[in-house]
Amino acid sequence: MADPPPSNPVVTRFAPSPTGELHIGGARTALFAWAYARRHGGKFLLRFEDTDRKRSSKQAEQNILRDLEWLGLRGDNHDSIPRQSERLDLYNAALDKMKAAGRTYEDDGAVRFRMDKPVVFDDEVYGRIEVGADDLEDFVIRKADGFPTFHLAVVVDDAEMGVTHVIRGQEHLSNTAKHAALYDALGEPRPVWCHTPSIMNPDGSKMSKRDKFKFAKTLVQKNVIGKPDLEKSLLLSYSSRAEVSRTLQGNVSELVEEFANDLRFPVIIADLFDAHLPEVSVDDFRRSGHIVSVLLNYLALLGWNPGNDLERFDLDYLCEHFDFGRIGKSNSKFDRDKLAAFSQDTILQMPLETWAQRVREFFEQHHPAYVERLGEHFDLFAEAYRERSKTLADPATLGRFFFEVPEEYNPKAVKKNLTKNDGEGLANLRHVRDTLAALDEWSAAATHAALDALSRELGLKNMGGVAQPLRVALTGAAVSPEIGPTLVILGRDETLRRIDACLAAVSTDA
RNA sequence: GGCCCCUUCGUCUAGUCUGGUCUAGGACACCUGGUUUUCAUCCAGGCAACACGGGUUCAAAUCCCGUAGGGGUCACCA
Repeated sequence: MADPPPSNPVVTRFAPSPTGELHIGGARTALFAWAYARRHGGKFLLRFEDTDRKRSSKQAEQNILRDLEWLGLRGDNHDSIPRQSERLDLYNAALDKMKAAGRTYEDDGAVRFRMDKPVVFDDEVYGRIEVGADDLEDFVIRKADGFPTFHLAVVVDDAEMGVTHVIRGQEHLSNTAKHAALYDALGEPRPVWCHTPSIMNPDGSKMSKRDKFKFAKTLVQKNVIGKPDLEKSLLLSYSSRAEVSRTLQGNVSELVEEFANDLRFPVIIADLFDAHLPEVSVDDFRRSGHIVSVLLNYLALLGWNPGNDLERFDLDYLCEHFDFGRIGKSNSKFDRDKLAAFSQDTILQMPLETWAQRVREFFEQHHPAYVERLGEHFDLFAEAYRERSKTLADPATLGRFFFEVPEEYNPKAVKKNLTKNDGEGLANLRHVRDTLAALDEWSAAATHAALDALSRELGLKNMGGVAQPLRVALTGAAVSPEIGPTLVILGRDETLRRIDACLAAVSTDA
């Protein structure tokens, strides 16, 4: 079942074109190439395919490298990564060779390669592929601008760099016949090809950065259009932030259409609605607080499996067991719920100090003000949210009330916990205030014990009768971590202030 | 549209090559019950699939043919 061990030293590569962010699918391809090289004691090389001069940028190169670094997939040629734009001599030499053999011809300033024979090649996951001569067309290998096309460049580079195993996305499967013909024409040995299935959205569409626009657009259409006040404030907000004043004259529908390609659009909209954009690039996942080891684990399992029921494994395990034979053939849908479950599981297994440290690092980067506000209680805060978090960012969103005074109180929560039964909850909340104000020691244990005692004193069946009204006062809703730690993190002064504010704002007849 | 590829629970998948051990296993999601001061965690249980139609065979999720659905590709993009 396992692949036969390769006889030559293995050389794999990851060759992105620096035209944008590293896509999550690209990350998985890189992971597989990296793991295969590690498994066989070979090399994993990087290369930038920047023959599209208009779309390539050094900034994109840097970003891709940063993301690869974050994933822990460092190329063995990290210090001198070749760029195709700097190797024109190589392609020209190959061109000359094929020209001399009569395999090429000029066409409108470009050079085409003659495809005249049927091609058969083998793929490690899709098996033998045969393409008849009728289905093959001559294709351009050098563009009029003198640059090689992707087809020529990959083949020449992979041959020159000694790449033995070409691992890449399935969208290249139909290009492979061309590449095989080129290898043959150049007299170079063909590599082993391994095409991996694609990663799709839950609805079966391709995961792409367009998803963010779609998401933002839907958000606006659902929540704003038809509501004049919201339309106006969105136009104002968008135009001021994006510095596009003329949108003020348009309407929201036009805005959506007009800025469908403005990268800032989804970000601004998501910000406005406090919504979470769908992640599609590695950078997106990092920003939303995903733990890299979990992401890698999930990614590996999307399309590959060890052949048993094991799902949770680390990179060492992957390097020890990864093989082409266990890569599936069909596309898979990216299941955020399962990723979240993996994450939560991992967070639960982490030593508390590790979790606190990771959250601190994430917060220092994304929420420095929160770190300052939390001060000495940071670890307690992290601990309070450990069982409730699926990402490093969750404590910030779930625990927002620690940093922002509730502006309004959830009506349902108010009714259920405060005003119901002639304001029983409100009455209890007054007792809570007195009890907490009189407390000598402000600790999780002491506050908990005091509230517990109070609930019994009041003849309540459990602590809920005092804890829930208190939660509404502190958070505006009825959800928080355990009440003891919550009080300590918030502090006595702030706690009493919020209780007073709540008592003032909510009355029985409200 | 031509060509290529794919098709097991809602989702990721094991099982397919080497047909019987599969009344199809696991995980996520979902549902029910229990623990619990809320949320979450945790515990117990449950629902749920071989795309369809023909063959071959004593026997088919597994082999063959066809149909349907999905994806890719058909650029002087990669």
